Amino acid sequence: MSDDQKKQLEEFESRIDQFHPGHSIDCVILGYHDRHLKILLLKWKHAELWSLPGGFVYTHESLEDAAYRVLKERTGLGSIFLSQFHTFGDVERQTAPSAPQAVMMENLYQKLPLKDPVRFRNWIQQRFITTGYFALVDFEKTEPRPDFLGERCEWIDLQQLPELLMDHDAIIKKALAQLRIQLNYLPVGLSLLPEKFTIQDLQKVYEAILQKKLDRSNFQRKILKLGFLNRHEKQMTGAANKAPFLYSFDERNYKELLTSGIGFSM
Amino acid sequence: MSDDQKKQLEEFESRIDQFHPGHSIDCVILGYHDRHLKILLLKWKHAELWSLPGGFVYTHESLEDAAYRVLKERTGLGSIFLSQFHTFGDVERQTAPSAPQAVMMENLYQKLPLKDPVRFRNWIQQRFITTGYFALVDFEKTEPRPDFLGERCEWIDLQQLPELLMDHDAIIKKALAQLRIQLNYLPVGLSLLPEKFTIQDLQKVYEAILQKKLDRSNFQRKILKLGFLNRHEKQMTGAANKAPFLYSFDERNYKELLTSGIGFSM
DNA sequence: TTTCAAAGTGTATAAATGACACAATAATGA
DNA sequence: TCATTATTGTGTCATTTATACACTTTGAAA
Repeated sequence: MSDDQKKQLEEFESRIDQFHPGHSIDCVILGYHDRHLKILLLKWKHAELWSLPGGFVYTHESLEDAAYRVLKERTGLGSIFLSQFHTFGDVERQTAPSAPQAVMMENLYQKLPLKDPVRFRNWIQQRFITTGYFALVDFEKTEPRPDFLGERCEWIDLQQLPELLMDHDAIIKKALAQLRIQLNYLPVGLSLLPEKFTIQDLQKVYEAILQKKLDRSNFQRKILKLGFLNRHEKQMTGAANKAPFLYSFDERNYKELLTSGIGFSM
Repeated sequence: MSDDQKKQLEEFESRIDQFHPGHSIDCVILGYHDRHLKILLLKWKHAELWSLPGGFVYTHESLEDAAYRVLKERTGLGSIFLSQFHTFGDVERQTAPSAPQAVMMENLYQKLPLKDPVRFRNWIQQRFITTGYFALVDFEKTEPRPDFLGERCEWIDLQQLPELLMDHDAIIKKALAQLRIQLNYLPVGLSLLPEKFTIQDLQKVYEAILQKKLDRSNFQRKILKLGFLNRHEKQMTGAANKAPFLYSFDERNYKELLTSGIGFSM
């Protein structure tokens, strides 16, 4: 366990009484790299088990602030596109993961250097209602950092998800469904890209989210017509062809659009 | 206080330890009557203060089941269209209602015939994160029934909301915004009407939700083309004109539509 | 100069939208 | 029977949007 993680655990244990009871946050953090949608997952120690980065809500902290905090802790990123999508409150969502999962979790808890194992147990094993947030982040800018339960924090291809803790697969599914809906009335996909990007990059993002091919020229027309992209100098690719233009996101025009309302569909 | 309410309070106090801590449910229950959208609100005792019907979640009960239970308790209705729309978790959402509101609440609590006032206080005055559900119900079929905090439970015109408890006005606003979005991809409005209704009724519902006039003949064409309305005998209105057809909702066709996906916009 | 992908433009078809007009249909009551 | 009335169905026209595809121009590199 790294020093950083020891500190996190210490902080956690010392503030365990300051958490809002029975409520957690789970973040579906999506990034885009290499033409694929990636999700930030946490690999558990001593087990081939992965989970969504999550956390708890302090008594004096709003739900949303808690989500931002978790995001910051896991990715180092500050202000980001973050959107609540659903609250999961089934009774069985954690009491009955698979039997092997229960064993893995048990193992992990036992190996933690805890000051007060009983109090830890009482906290971690209560029933949690969890609120899901999804965040779209610039892959390049993140510095994934595991929490004290994780061995490492990693970007995983959405198409190749490993075994996930509890109901985390269902949470991801719901997040994606919501994302697709939001895409129809908010040009959400932009937050997934670095500051400067090509139209083609953006199209690939849309295709990755919507899971279907889009027509290049129509896509370009539509997006540019919305008018919140600024064109910059070209990028010299070194390839034997015309270099694509770079664009960046014009937040001011975008906010005007938001107030006047967007009708948008692909 | 009625016998019924006394029973409810008794039940509540006896099971106060069985509630999931710090979490509540608030229901935005909408009905349609007299060409207006109505919302079911609870008037508090001894005060001109209204609130959304709400409740708490039992430890052994899912969030959704709790919402259904609250709905059943307030309206007598069983299976209904119910949809989670947001979870509200601001710190200040209840710690600082207006000063007068705090006094009103205090007054009410003191007048309750409680067995264990301290325990009641501890429960009711904690910080709650609340999950909002909206329900669309057939106005005619409901039998509103107040809980032990309410003097009466009543349908109020959405256009003329009274002073509301805490952040309940914001919760209602959010519910309506969500409803408008949902209307674009689910023919949600149907649940607001009695089993048999005229196309005109349905159009009025849409107009009430969307807050704008729709063209009669275009509306009719669109709705009928979707194919989940069954036409019945005419209704004799007693007026000196052709009677309108009655329609009912064909659940089977509707479910087929759901799986194949609906593209729908007004 | 050739080659290649990017970028821009054209455009034909189909579909949906919105705004109206108009005729046919029943129910009532004078 | 006939005038009155609101419902219902249909037509249509202008506009916009979606979808698919073709073709040209551009600019960087070999």
